[in-house]
Amino acid sequence: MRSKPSIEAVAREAGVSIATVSRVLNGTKPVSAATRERVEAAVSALDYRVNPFGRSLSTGQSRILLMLMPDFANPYYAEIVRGAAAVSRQAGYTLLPADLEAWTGTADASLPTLLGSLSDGVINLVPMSDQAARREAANGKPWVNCSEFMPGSDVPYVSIDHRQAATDAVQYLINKGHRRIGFITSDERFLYARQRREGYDAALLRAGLAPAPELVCVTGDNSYAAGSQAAASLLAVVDPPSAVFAVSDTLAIGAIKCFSKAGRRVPHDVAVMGFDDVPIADIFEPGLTTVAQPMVELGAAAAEMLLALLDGQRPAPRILQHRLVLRESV
Amino acid sequence: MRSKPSIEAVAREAGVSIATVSRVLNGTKPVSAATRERVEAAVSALDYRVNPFGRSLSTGQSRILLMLMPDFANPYYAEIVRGAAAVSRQAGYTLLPADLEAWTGTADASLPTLLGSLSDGVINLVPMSDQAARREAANGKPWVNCSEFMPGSDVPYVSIDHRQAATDAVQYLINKGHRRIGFITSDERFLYARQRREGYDAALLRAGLAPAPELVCVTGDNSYAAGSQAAASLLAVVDPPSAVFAVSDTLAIGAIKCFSKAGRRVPHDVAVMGFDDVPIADIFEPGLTTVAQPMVELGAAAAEMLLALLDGQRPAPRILQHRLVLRESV
DNA sequence: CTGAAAGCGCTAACAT
DNA sequence: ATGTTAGCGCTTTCAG
Repeated sequence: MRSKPSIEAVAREAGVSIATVSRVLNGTKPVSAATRERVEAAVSALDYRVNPFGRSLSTGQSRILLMLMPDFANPYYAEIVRGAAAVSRQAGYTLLPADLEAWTGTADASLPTLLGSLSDGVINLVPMSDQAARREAANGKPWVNCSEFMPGSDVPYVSIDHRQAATDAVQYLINKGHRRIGFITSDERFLYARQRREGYDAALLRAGLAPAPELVCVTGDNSYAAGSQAAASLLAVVDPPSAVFAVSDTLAIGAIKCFSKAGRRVPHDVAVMGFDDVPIADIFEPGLTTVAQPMVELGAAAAEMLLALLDGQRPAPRILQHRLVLRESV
Repeated sequence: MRSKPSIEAVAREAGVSIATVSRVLNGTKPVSAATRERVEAAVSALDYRVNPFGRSLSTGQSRILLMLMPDFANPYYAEIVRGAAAVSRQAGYTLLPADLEAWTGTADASLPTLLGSLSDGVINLVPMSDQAARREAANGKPWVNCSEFMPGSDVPYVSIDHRQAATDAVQYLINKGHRRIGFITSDERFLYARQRREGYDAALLRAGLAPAPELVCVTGDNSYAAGSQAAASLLAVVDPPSAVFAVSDTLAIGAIKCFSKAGRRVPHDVAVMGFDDVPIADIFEPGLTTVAQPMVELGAAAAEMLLALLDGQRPAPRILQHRLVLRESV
């Protein structure tokens, strides 16, 4: 099999000009039924596929949307991708998720750069504290933030109200009678982490509970193992908490695992509240009480907003609703 | 801010020709220190990034590797991506994972087609039974199969020995004294599913156990919910199994959930064996006894083989080792 | 060591 | 309705 046929080969095969081939390929201009058929025959005879590089170089767009994600392994992100992919696709765009996990802390920023310039726009889920990183990643392209937005910036975003959600969660714990409430968080470079901490603090304050620094653990990531370690350290403080609020379900599940191994019954000895409501939250034993984020909707909204941006509009920020889902761990 | 600067703008700014700019960008040919500096200054002054479309159109390659995945949501695949991404990256390639889940059954095959022609090669994890789909996806590009290979084809692959692994798992159950062993599988379009079923059958046969069609459940997917439903149906047969072997950890965990809800203790009343050894397997209660696949290594090997292929070599198929990891569910 | 120029495959005026 | 042609941004001979 010889090398890939170009549009010219198709034109020759069909006995028409390349412009005509382009027209039937894209449906941009009317073409007589007869020629159309000849072209289509040639296309399939040659097994021709348009070369996206040629096309994009010419049109200036790729119809690819990039999604920058902090971590493929967290099921939370998989759901968001699903939502975003569906709306992108139906608008004729392809959503490309890229896991930046391997690239953080690396001097080599070529992935974001390459992909950034490959795409027509980007949906960002990773923390972008400094301006440099932000410009780097967006590369002048339209972009929107999802969950991680920049307060005060003019980049459109969609998120839940992390602060309020955390307050609601902790308030629920307080209403259940808890007074010593631990807090397990992942990485405070993330806005969600900072805002949920604020919500935690606010709920404590409102209830007249003294903040207890020894009860807050910053793990660095959202792995199960990190949750377990945090729980272990909470168990080690002099007056251990009777409840803990974790900023993700994975952390919460890791914590429960640790508590169980240590012989503490959940929720009897210690209550555990998660965040996200990923699929495993409903399956794990005990069922995890958690703050549900509308993950699919977040992804879908992000894609819609990006599409609007590409369309020249100025989409307004959106805050979606969270809700407490009560299961057995609290 | 004006539109993106091209290489020509850089050349003008630096007072050199575009060829020279290209040379310092790529280090292809020697350039005097003085001009190099001028060019570099121009590049950063203009915040220039090379346009990947122009470059790829010219070179005929993109340095992008595509990974075709059946389902982002299954943690199993996340681990494989991790392995493949690491080796791709260090070879100067970017790994792009694409979730085909949304596209299966769709007439629109544009995702695979677009991405296929965007990339220099593909790592395939989805079942490719028919030739058409296979050619479509590869689009004449080098490709390798990972886990899902095509027996008898000349496409390089890396996998474990699914059949043997399943036999080992079931044999272990048999050694534990089980005689009625259920089997929960996902989707028999997958080679892994067919081969693990063969292994299950073989182990039964060798032990002189009669095959019991009422004990095998084909769910269609690997969700927790599917595992639960399958378990429920197993509970409903006249002589329910004392052990069940599921082809994935997610299915196994779903099954355990169902058994627990039905008041059956695992492993006391019914033993459950999973497959994959994803992170949650170690955290779930009870800890899941499972067949561990070297997921990261599978991904890494797949990437290495693809790279070899791109290098003109003919990599030999590889079979990696599985191993039983014993926890509490059996 | 550097520049001029010929493409790479495609789209979109502009003709006809 | 169809063909001609000028780019899109880049790499790479080929000259010098």
